[in-house]
Order: sequence, then structure tokens, then C-alpha cells
Amino acid sequence: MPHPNTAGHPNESDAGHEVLAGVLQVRDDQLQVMLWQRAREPDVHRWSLPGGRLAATEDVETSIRRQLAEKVDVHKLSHVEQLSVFSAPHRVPDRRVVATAFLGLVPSDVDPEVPADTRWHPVEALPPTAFDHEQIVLAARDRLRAKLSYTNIGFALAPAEFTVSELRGIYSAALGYQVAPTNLQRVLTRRGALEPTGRTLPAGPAGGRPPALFRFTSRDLQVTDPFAVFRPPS
Amino acid sequence: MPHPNTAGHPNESDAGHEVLAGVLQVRDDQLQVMLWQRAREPDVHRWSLPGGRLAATEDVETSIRRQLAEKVDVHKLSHVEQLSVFSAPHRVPDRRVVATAFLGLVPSDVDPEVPADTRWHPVEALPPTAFDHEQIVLAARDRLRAKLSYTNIGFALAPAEFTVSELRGIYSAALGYQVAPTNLQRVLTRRGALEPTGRTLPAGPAGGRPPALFRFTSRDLQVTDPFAVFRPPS
DNA sequence: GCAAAAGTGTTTGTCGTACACCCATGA
DNA sequence: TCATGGGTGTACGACAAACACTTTTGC
Repeated sequence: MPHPNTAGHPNESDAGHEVLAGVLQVRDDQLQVMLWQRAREPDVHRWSLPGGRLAATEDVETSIRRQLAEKVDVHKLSHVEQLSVFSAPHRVPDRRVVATAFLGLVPSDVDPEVPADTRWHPVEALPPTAFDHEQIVLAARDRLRAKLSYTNIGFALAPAEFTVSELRGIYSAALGYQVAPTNLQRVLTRRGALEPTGRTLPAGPAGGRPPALFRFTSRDLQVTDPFAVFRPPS
Repeated sequence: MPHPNTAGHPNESDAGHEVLAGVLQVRDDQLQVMLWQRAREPDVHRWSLPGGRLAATEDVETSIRRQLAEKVDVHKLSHVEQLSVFSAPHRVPDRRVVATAFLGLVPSDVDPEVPADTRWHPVEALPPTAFDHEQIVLAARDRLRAKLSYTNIGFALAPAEFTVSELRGIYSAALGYQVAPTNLQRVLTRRGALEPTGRTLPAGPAGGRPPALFRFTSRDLQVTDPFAVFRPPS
């Protein structure tokens, strides 16, 4: 599977522009990122983010969605947003390539088919990565963690319906520490991000009260805590 | 003063990459942005952000600082940060140009010399702008407003030393509504962002208590309100 | 003394956290 | 009825906003 970075097209005189995505999902109670293993130089066998060259007729977001579609069923992507530009002159050897990096999210209840060279890796235990891709993965992780605090971005990591216990597992994996289910439910509900479906799941084998199913009220990104001090007179 | 966008160099086969900055300053109690008036097609006479082509040996931040140095004394810039990429295929006519946009800030007590084609314009009353530059100015404004709430970014708009009354004017202009001096001082002090110098200014002509001078404790950007809900157990 | 401007003290409401307590189920 | 896991009620602390009150100056 050739990758634009490795091409070295002779008639590419100018700086190239590529798009790259850190696609994150909570799998096995860990935050993981989708990487593919390079089959040729440079950086053979090292692990690389999905993406590729920006085409003439697309903007960067259209481009990253198109290129991700070659790796995974793009309908499974619940959220995509721009991170920042990585532009160190020699971040890729030989050619000048400026990269626009994205964060992509996949809900925890789907297991999209991926190509043979592609694997999920825990963000906290990355394999050897190509170029500056580790830095981009960490930027994606940090953006996700920040937004879990003040937006409803959890919708993009969670299934359509879930118990508070499951949601707690997802938030704990993404944030890297345990969160209390009591306050998770209360904060998200007070902010209007979470609502009960009215339905419940059967109790587990060890007994216990049957858990209620919840859903996010919106599946679009919204800022739920404007955290604005110095607010305008309302 | 030729601008890269207008060049149309014949041997530019590939997509170009430019950097642009929305440089903001509070002037005359208004948030204003630095723009230069184009002297040639396309978009003649329309107002444009400073910036230009990314050179082969620089990253985007080095590039925008270099290009701003051609417009203003770059030492007067108190803060520069990346905003996002603007990449609509025809955002600039004829050539494909991807832009990385920046926010730049200048303290309110300096009046840097600028070229003859360059003027400051109130962000709320922009003249006709070139290409998608209005959108970039608004993105810069919005980023500044957000960060005034949860960081110490006020240091980049304020003089080295100032009275609470002056700082109130700066925040009010930047945010677009009146803020109360009492709480401004209290919040910034509690967060450790502000400290008294111990010195005072003479009272005004109408009398009144002489105001104390304050300074920001740091002149580097710091997040003063982590606004993190779901905090890790401390 | 009085007006004007600056700065402090106090109250109130909101919100996140912690923790005790109650609920619903299986064995 | 007891253990287990789920959900709610309540108390506490932190903090921002509003506003009254005190301080320090010029006239």
C-alpha cells in the first residue's frame, strides 16, 4: 500500500501538503489509535497515521474524510476536527511536506474492518512511529481529554445508548484515570447533555438493580460549559 | 509592495502554502486589526492580512514572525499562536493556496510604525476585505475572547504596568461589553495572574483616590482556569 | 467638608465533589 | 433476606457576581 510520503514524484517541485488523522477509540478499556505499518522506506516498519496528499479540488477536511474512507467505513466516524499544522522543515525526509492534523473519533461499540497493515494501538503504549506522528497522536489525545471536560464530545466515543456504568468506563479510559459514576451522570445531566431513554437493561448474573439506559441529547459537538468568567450582562 | 498572492509565478506548479496573521490591538477603546490595502489584482483596493508564502526552510510560526517583521517591529508582538487552516479550493483565485492562520497581539501602549499601505481597523467595522480574510479576523477575535476567560492572555494586550481601570477598558474593548472592575481584579488576583507593584499613580484632575499599579505575574501564556470537571483524584 | 475615583467586605447563587442512604434484582 | 450493583439526597467547599461600604485624593 503506497503512501504519498514515500512517492517522491519527480515533478513535485513545490512543498507538498498532506492531511493526517489521529483516529481514537476506546477498546478494551483503553484509549487506542489506528495506525498502519509502513512497508517501504523511509521509516520502514514504523507505524504511521492514516492520511495522504491534499488534492487540488478539496479542502483539508474533505481530504481527510476521503482518505480515511480508504481505511475504514467512514460512516463509523462520529466526529472529525482539525488539530493544528505540523510544519518543521525536515519532519519528513527528502521532500518538504506540511501536514494538517486531525482528531477523529469512533464509538466504542463498533469494530470497523481495517486493511491488513492496520492495527489499533494503546495511546499510552505506542509502537515505534514514523516521522512526527507520535507528537500528533499525543495532540489528538490531549484535545480529546480537554473537550471531555467542557463539551458533550463523549457522544462520539459512546454507543447510541449506554448505561452510566459503561459511560464511566469510556470516560475513565479516555481520561486515563477513574471518574465517579455518580458525578458523571449528574454533571452531564445538569448540563443537558445526557437524558434517560426510559428503558433498562436486565440485571447482571450477580444480581443488582437493572441499569437504566441513557443517550446523549445531541450528536453534534456543543460546548456545555462555557466556563466564561467576565460574562456579558445577561 | 508586491504580495505573494498576486505574484502568479509561472513555475509554481503545485499548491502553495501561505501564512496569515490577524494582529489585534486595543486602540481608542476598540479592538482593532492590522490590514494593508492591496494595490493590484486580484481584489485590488481591498484590505488584506499581513503574511505571505511559506519558505522552504522555515516552519509556519517562524514564517509568520518573519513576514510580520516586514510590517511592524516584531518585538512589539507580545503573543503569537496558531489558529487553523483555511483551505477552500478557490479561496484565492487562479492559484491553489492553503493558508495557516495566526492570532497576533500587541500591547495597547505601543503604536508601532507601519508601512504606508497599512492601517488599523475596528474588528466590528471592517472595510471590504480580500479573499477569506474577514473570516480569519473573526476567528482571531473569537480565540482571543475565549482565552481572556480562562488564561492570563490579558498580559499580551496590556502595558507592563497598569491600573485596574485601564485593564478594565482593555478587557471591555476586547470582549465587546463592559466588565466590572471589582470582579476583574478579584478574579485575576485569586488566580495568581495579577499582582500589585506597590506603586501608585497620581490622582486625576477631578480628584479621587490615586490608583495602584498592577502587573501580570507572567508574560507567558498560562491556563489559569483549568475548568476541568471530572478531575483526577488529587 | 464634599465630590470623585479606587479598593475592600459581605452576601448570594451556582456548581462540582463526597458520601450516606435508598432501590431493585438474583440467589 | 442478603449480597450486589444502580441511583438519589444532602452537605460542603470553591468561586464568581452584585452591591454596599470604606479609603484617599482634589477642590
